[in-house]
Amino acid sequence: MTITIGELASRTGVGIETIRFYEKKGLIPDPERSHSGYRQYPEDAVRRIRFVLHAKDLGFSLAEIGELLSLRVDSRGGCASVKEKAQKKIDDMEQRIEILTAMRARLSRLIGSCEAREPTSECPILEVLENVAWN
Amino acid sequence: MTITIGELASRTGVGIETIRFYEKKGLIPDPERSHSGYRQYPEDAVRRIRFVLHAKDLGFSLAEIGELLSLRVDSRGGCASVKEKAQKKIDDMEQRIEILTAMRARLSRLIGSCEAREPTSECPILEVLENVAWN
DNA sequence: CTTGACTCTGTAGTATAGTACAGGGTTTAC
DNA sequence: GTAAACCCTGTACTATACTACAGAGTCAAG
Repeated sequence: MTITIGELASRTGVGIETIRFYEKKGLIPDPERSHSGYRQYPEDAVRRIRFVLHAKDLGFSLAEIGELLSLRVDSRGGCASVKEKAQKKIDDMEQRIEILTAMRARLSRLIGSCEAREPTSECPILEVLENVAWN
Repeated sequence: MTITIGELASRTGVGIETIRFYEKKGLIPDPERSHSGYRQYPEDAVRRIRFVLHAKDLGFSLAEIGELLSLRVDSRGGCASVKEKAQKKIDDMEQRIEILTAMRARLSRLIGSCEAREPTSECPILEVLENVAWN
């Protein structure tokens, strides 16, 4: 079974134009066409789109997402090159995780200081934020 | 001691124009000026810029970064509202961490299958990627 | 006291990632 | 068999986040 572009759009929550845009960018493969030229997507195109959306949310550019996805098909460099690319992305993701974890810890500490305050005292978050090292 | 905009730019690796742009967007406070109108930054402006760069890297928009930084000063809503904003950001960060962790695990498993292959066999990453659930 | 590096404001241009038509053909439901 | 809802290509417009001048003033070394 195949689905239309409208179906794919509504299942992933993006606009039809966005799907065509991703196609032009090579983020999703050119789908089969019906006799009249309508795009006919396999159902797992939904997962592909969702992967793009997640990665985008995480701060990857469409170009980077293209690289991630191209690991799938780009076998010209052989296994070693594919592995190397994947490792680079993993390193990148690990760094992002580290920074996010540190930021979360700082914000969390902040909220803690808010909860620990005397009912009548000033909000401590504001004070703490003045001195916190945002780097 | 204060530093010039050029100094700040070279210490953070961004362009002078970018700093002025961030100032216009309210991401860094308007600095003091010299008698002739030159911007004079305190040294910890470096940390502020770096915070912006990190957050940007993580996929936060400049508007969101502004919100994060405004926790610092925006005391009009009182402690509860500041706390609520901070909690929302924490939830957001935790979700990002989760997605990143899942993606990393998938890529990692992939590399593992690459290393486990027979020296003469085909690259298994490509095969695995055909079947992996990218969602 | 001049010359080169730096800074100022303001405006215009670029890259990325869409978003919105226009003008036309297609499918489906009545 | 026709109207509503859908799809096609192509182009133009938008928001975000810079980046690059233009034209003018400032500072520091020799």
